[in-house]
Amino acid sequence: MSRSIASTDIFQAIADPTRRAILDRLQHGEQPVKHLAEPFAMSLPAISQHLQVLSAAGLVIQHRRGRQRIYRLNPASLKPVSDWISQYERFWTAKLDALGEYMEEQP
Amino acid sequence: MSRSIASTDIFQAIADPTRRAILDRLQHGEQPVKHLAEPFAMSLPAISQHLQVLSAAGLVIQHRRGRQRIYRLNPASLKPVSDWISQYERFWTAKLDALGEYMEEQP
DNA sequence: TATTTAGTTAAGCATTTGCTTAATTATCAC
DNA sequence: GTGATAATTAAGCAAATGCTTAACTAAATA
Repeated sequence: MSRSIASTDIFQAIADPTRRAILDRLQHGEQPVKHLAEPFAMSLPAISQHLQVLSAAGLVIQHRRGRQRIYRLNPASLKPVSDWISQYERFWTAKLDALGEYMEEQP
Repeated sequence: MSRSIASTDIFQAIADPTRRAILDRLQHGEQPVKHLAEPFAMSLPAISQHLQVLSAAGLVIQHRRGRQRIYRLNPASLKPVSDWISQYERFWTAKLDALGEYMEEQP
């Protein structure tokens, strides 16, 4: 990932389990890289690269405090994923609406 | 993708835009491969491989009708994604709850 | 039976991905 | 200034990914 980070693709960004875990950690508040990296069995550059992917996708926001880089969740950027998935929620929530029945009746 | 399909990873499966588009198409009901493949500017084997990834992740279910392979949405399998993303929905929906405020107050 | 149609499997290839180690930048503490 | 700390950038590598074309299997049709 020393390549041009351009993807900015949210779905791609959350496809990686480490990156999802980073986002999950950030739910408890902003954190510097070192602290964020703590639970992961990989090098700091690896985490740094994951954070760059998350940044490019707009999922996290960064600011500096001294020599630390503080990363913070940018939760609104997950909305496209939420919107996409909510299209499908009706299939398991409202099983009795018209479309639910339509899908149910298929063999 | 002539490799061992074992990932079964839902997030990985929906990371690809073509595969999401396939799922979107399947919302309107089950369809044979050829019809599913229609709007995509790629070969039939490519679509077949995407369908295998979706199958491995449990996102689609398949049955045969004559020489056709009918693919159908298995929407419940998307629930883990829905559950994961719903953790974050509070950040943009209920901005006034305790955690919302906590995040808001961060610089 | 021969041919067409629907789809998969196989093999190969270029690109992307996720990691590594080494080097570099920047800030803090002494 | 010197050294330690925080983090990034750079370079490289193995594996995974998304596609392709060619070959194959199976079912429908003439």
